[in-house]
Amino acid sequence: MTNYNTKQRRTLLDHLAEHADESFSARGLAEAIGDKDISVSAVYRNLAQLEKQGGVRRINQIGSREAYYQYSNAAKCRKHLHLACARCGRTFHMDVASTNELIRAVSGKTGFEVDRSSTVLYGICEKCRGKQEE
Amino acid sequence: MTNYNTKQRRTLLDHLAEHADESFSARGLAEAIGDKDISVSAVYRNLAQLEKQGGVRRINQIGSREAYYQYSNAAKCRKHLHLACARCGRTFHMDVASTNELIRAVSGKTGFEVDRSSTVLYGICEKCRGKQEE
DNA sequence: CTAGTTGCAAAGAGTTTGCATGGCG
DNA sequence: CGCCATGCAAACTCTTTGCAACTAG
Repeated sequence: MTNYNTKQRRTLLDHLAEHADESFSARGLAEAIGDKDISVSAVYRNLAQLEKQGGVRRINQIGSREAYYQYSNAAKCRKHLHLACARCGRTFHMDVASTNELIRAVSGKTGFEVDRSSTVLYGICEKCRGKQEE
Repeated sequence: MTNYNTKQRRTLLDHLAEHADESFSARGLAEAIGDKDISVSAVYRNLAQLEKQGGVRRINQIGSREAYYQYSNAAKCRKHLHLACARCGRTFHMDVASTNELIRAVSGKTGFEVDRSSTVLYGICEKCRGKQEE
């Protein structure tokens, strides 16, 4: 289980890294990369591996029942929360200071210890908020 | 589309209301109620209806790929965030004041408008925190 | 009586897995 | 060369849907 560096894995990671602010479904990734260059099952298997190692983060895109994945800088992303825009699908990183403050506030008021890695705040990002209301 | 009051729907809602602090999968509900008293498809159809009307809230239980549903007091639960304990599965209601404060804080720092209904904070609740570490 | 509801079974969508083949190290 | 990874298709799981029978209002 040593993680061979195959062409498919390289291509997959490259694509994720080049679009680090977007999230993709497994099928979406296969299509974006080219179905002929990687099979859907290889995508799934690689994503599962990468998730374990912290190379990608899984996001429950609301309103869709497939899982979405986004590039993650394992070490860097462990310390802060993420914000997912329901309109444009982008994910943002909350800065560490604000994250700590938020978690401390919640913990103080409710005794509940929010987990940084599994929690995602859903809403509308600044850019999308400016554009239109609905 | 006027919502008939059938035996199945009554039983379903009763069960949800009686376990208002727990969340269930569709299959779990059918089993808990008794497969002979309600079919899985009736559970799904009722849950879909109830969700639209705000009678239940859908939760993405982490680590499971099926949807979980929990009783919700439509009017009451629209104004605050929810906290889901990853250990005991219970969901808690953050009070409205704290919710507003949190949302205001996030909005101020990042320009991101957190949505109360689709956001759930995951973590460990006070009770479970006291019991054991892992 | 009429329209919403139910159960069942079949269809769908998303994800996982078995197996033979292929490629990294 | 050995072992992990790949592709394909079949298997699975969760959810939705079509349809005939049923029931609340």
